[in-house]
Amino acid sequence: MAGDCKVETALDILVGKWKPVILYHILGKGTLRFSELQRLIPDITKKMLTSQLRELEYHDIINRKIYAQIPPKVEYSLTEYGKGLMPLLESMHHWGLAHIKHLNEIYGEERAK
Amino acid sequence: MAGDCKVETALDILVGKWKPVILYHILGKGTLRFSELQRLIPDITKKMLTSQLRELEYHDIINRKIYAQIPPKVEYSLTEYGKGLMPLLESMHHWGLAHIKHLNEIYGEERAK
DNA sequence: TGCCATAGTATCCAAAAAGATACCATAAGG
DNA sequence: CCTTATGGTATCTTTTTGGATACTATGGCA
Repeated sequence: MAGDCKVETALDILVGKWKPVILYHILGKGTLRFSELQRLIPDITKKMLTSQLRELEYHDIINRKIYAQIPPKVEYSLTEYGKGLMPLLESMHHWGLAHIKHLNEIYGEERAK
Repeated sequence: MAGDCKVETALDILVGKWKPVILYHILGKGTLRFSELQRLIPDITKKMLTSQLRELEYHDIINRKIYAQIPPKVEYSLTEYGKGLMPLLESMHHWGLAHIKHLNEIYGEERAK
């Protein structure tokens, strides 16, 4: 049965409109503060950033390090386990790129998506 | 910038809550009629099934073959291009399976998800 | 004394996605 | 005639997501 299909489990971790971008930035820089993420992703609200980070944290993809300072400082970085997700993200990225080309071949450049 | 990130392009094709299951069944049987899909996925409504199939068709993942009969007969199957998505789906499935185990190790069996 | 910065919450609201339900055309079979 | 089967559409409502805005605590600095 379809209950065996765990594609959605992987999907859950990536779905949320901001998670890929967040991971992209954390991956690129290694470690990022909350405010740095906000600056890198200007259109995201604090609420969204917080909720997406918390979900990724729950799934052990990123970890959250709080410095007991004022003003507060919180750093986010990939966990060791989270790094294991990267090959999958890359595969998805590559497939996505190729797919955009494919759509252009079918429908022509004018109607991307 | 994050505009280079095409993970979401891949995601778009799988997101929709029913698409993975639909692909799973089409992949398993090769070819399926609309009504067969309905029976295999009892909780889906016709509206959802139709819209998901149309999106997959737009992306050239499945094709739709209409038989000029009454009552109507329409068959869905993977396109050659669509078969190229399968390795990615399998990677996601495997990662998803492993991730469920991982969550169990972290949080214990009692709180799956 | 007042203002700034950080990393959030809390509330409320709008938009998007999904679900429920009803309807349609047509031919075969009884 | 009436019913059944198929592969949908059309409409309306509910649920889920996401966005806007305001607010908070605290220490440093002028």
